[in-house]
Amino acid sequence: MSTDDPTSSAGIAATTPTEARRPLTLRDVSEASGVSEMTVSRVLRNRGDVSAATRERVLAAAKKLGYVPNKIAGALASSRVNLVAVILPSLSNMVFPEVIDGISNVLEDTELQPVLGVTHYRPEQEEKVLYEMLSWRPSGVIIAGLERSEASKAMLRNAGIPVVEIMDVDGEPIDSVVGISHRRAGRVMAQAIIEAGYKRIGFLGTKMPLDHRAKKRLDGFVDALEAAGMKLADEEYYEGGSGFGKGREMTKAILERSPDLDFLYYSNDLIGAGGMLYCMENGIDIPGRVGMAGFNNIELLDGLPRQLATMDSCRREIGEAAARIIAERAGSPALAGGEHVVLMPKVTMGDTLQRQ
Amino acid sequence: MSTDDPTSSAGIAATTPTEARRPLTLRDVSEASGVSEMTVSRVLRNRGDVSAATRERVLAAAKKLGYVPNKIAGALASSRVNLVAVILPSLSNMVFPEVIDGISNVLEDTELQPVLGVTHYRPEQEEKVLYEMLSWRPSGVIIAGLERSEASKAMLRNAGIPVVEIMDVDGEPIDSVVGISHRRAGRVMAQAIIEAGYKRIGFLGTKMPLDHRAKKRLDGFVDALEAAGMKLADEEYYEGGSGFGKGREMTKAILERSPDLDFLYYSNDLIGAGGMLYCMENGIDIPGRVGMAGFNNIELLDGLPRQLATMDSCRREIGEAAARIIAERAGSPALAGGEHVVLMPKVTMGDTLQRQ
DNA sequence: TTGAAAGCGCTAACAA
DNA sequence: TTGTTAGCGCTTTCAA
Repeated sequence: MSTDDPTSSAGIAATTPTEARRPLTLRDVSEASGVSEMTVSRVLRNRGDVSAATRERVLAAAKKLGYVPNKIAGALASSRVNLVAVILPSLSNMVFPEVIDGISNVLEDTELQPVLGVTHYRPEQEEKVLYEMLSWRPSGVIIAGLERSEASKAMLRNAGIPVVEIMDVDGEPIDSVVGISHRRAGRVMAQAIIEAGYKRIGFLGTKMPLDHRAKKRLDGFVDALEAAGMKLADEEYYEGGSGFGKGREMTKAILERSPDLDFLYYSNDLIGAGGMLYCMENGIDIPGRVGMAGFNNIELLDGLPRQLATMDSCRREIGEAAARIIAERAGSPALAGGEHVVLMPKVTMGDTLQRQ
Repeated sequence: MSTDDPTSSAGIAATTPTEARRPLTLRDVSEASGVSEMTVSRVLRNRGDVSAATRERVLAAAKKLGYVPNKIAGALASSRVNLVAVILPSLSNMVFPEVIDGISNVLEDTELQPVLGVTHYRPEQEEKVLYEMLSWRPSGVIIAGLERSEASKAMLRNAGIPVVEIMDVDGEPIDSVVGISHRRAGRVMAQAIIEAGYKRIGFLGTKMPLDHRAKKRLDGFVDALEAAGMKLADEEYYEGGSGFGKGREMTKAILERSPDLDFLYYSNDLIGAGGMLYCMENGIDIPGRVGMAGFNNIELLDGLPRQLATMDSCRREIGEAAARIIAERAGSPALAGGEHVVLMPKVTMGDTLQRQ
């Protein structure tokens, strides 16, 4: 916060919260300081040359009154809005909060501010949120995934602002894209599993048909199995939120149905952790009797009895890279778009993916 | 989404993303439909009487052009902004995402939209975020905690909009408040532990001096112990993010230092889970040799080898109640404020808080 | 270094 | 049912 920021120290008027007063305007500060509105505006924005004396007077008056500028009016007049729309499918699975952290970290050093919208993996909801956010004329959009309705695509193309699609790179981006290939993630994991000598592999994942990235991982996984003349030995799907309990139930179910499985590939670390706990409790040796792997590399889970094999989804890096692209282009709108950033995480073998 | 929403179906112009075009205005739609700007405005907002024929023409034109209204101008003209500022300390610990979910659930049925700001538990950051958000003149503020800088308090008081402070009720709210008493939470948990017959109780928690709620829980806990003529037998503090690994390390440390402890009170479920895993691996019987309890009632953890004793922090309910207060008052600004909603969660005994 | 005038894109209020 | 006028609070542009 700059030292000119009227909030930076105490002394703001502690007006009693009587009936809703008219919000203060530049004019009020102008009158209180005996300086034109224009000059007050200049002081408050650190723009143009203002004498030190005037500056002091204005700042004092603003702070005394407790003036908070009206960005709505400012944005309308300047047609500049320092907001970046961030549109994500969910906050509940520990992956997107980290993306947001990455974004905030980068934007904190700029004038830009992230504004969050959540779609719950529903295209109609995405359309609605997008429409809502674009109507505030943000300086850029960061949005998860590449699959969306035609209407959403059209809005993004027509918005005339930088758009960064994140998480996934398997598809046609509208403008810029930052992420990993989920097909590759599935493929590479399958290869590591095959190489370790596992033969009868089961998959446990979400039923959610709208989680395109989970689907792509599975597709890549199956492709790699087929390339090695193998196929999935069994599958188990769930609905609703991920958690240890889900992982347990599913693991129990699949192992009872297919006791000869020697590897379990989970669509995320959380259900993988549940499966690990189930196996350990039931004396099923990991990774000897069954190996297992998840996806995401959730830090919170460091400290499970075994370290789960996984692959990093590069959440923070993705957020940071996306924010950097927006920040650069917001600074000089002339810049061409279409940046493609493809991250290449490796398999973390952990303790659960190795033939003993 | 109403059927009048111009985004609701395909057919939006898929203009090629040439150089940044001038964003469309009401005037463009007015010209394209041969109807006055004012009437176009009325159609798009479903306000006032408009003939079905005109309505059709306008909607068709808007959709064909791909018009997205400019809320900035709308807000300035109407001095109504359908935004609710939601200011939270963090997204990384699984508690606040659920609060946000609760808020969104309720606001989805209204015109209001949540806008998120994150403070990382830093008062200066809170001040900055608050200033930034208030400068958009939102319809209300939902903000975590009761402790904040004088400047922040002054801004909230002077904003002239409903303010709901959430999570905690131990203190003086500015306007409305929704939460639980963290003092009571600590006290009630201590009483349950004492009643179960545990005598030598250790505390494991965050060092973070700015997490007032964690501090209050500990205070209440210690108070209840003292009332029973007891005191904390040992304490262990950590810094940085919570995770199983932290819980393990701390548990190891405190039990090696004080092997005679018979109960471990963790400041949250995540480190509690880590402690549980540590004890089970090291043949420390739970709850016979040591009992344990956490805080928050994190759903994800259902499926641990033992169900951890805990107390619900009512995250979703708090979000919902807060949003409801804002929604009501935004609807009829004349309504008085100062609602106090105090939730009273009970101890969940689980498997880790009972003398065998 | 400061000020005055015009207008950003929309909506409230009123008129037709 | 539709249109006209004025102006929301600020910034841009130009003049002093």
